[in-house]
Amino acid sequence: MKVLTKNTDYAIRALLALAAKKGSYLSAKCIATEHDIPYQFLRRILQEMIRHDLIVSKEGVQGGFMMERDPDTISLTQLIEIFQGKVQVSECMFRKQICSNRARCVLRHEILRIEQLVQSEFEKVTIGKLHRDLEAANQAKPQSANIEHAVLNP
Amino acid sequence: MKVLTKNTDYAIRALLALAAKKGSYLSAKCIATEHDIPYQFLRRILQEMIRHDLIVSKEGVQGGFMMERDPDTISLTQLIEIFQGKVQVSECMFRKQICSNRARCVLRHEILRIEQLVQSEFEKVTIGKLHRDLEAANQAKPQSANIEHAVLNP
DNA sequence: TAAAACTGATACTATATTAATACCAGTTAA
DNA sequence: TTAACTGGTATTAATATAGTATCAGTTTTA
Repeated sequence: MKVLTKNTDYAIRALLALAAKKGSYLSAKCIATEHDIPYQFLRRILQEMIRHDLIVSKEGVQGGFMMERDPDTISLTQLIEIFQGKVQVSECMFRKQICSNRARCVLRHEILRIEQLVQSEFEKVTIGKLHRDLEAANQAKPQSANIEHAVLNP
Repeated sequence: MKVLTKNTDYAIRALLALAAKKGSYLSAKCIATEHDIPYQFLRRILQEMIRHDLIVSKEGVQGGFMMERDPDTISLTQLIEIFQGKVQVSECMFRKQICSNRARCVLRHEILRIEQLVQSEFEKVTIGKLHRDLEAANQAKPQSANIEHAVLNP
């Protein structure tokens, strides 16, 4: 059971990169090479994020992508929803022809409860929070510059 | 993002059926037809559950499957782990060659926290609990006999 | 003692999702 | 005007999920 697919994973990395350079444009190529993300794959992810108004872009030389929004308004919930779809329990068990009164199903009831818990937890994890945590980790070991080496190999 | 796959879904239904007839053998065919689960698919699921000692079986005529264990010792966590694998955040982001010190990764840290929360919640949802909830629902509307019609269409 | 009702085991096919690649058109700065 | 960019989209590859088929062996029962 995978919580985050690569789509979401790469999206988070890219957003953290953009959060780190807030106010200036970063090209897809640059993000891809620095964070070891397949270039064309990343580009689709970036365009998807533009469509959802998470980032903006500028075409042409010196163009790229930029984060205009407050990174605290971008949560894991949103990213997961964009790249993995809304969290759903099981289509099968509650399919309409069997279950006309969905609310009463005992299992569904339990899972919805957990689902809401998870949602609210993911909601708390924003790009802003992750970015600050990253900064703090980098403070501790300032010789490392990029995300992987600063944080993942402190 | 699907929380339960059909494997897990069918496994839960089958276990609830077995819990309802505890002490006697129920054939795969019977469970399949009563709960609208593809027969051969169900059989594989039942065998998987035998391998994990969740149920026992008896071969031959009048054979079938039986629940010997206390249904309160079978949790959603276990079932999800068997049929969907251990809950994992993202292989990619934390792959070893990049991240030798996994514990320090900021995102991983957040997600592990949520993961543990989810695990503990799923742990609370046992077949025993679901079964009792089912019984209670059936008490309210005793004319319905099977799981779907008793609970899903009360 | 043979047929019918079962499970054990495994191979196979179909479908959906995820991951990744390739290409072409258009934009912008130097 | 060309090189460095994004926009958009088509295509392929890999993997996971879902479902089917088959054959061998066991047990009850008539």
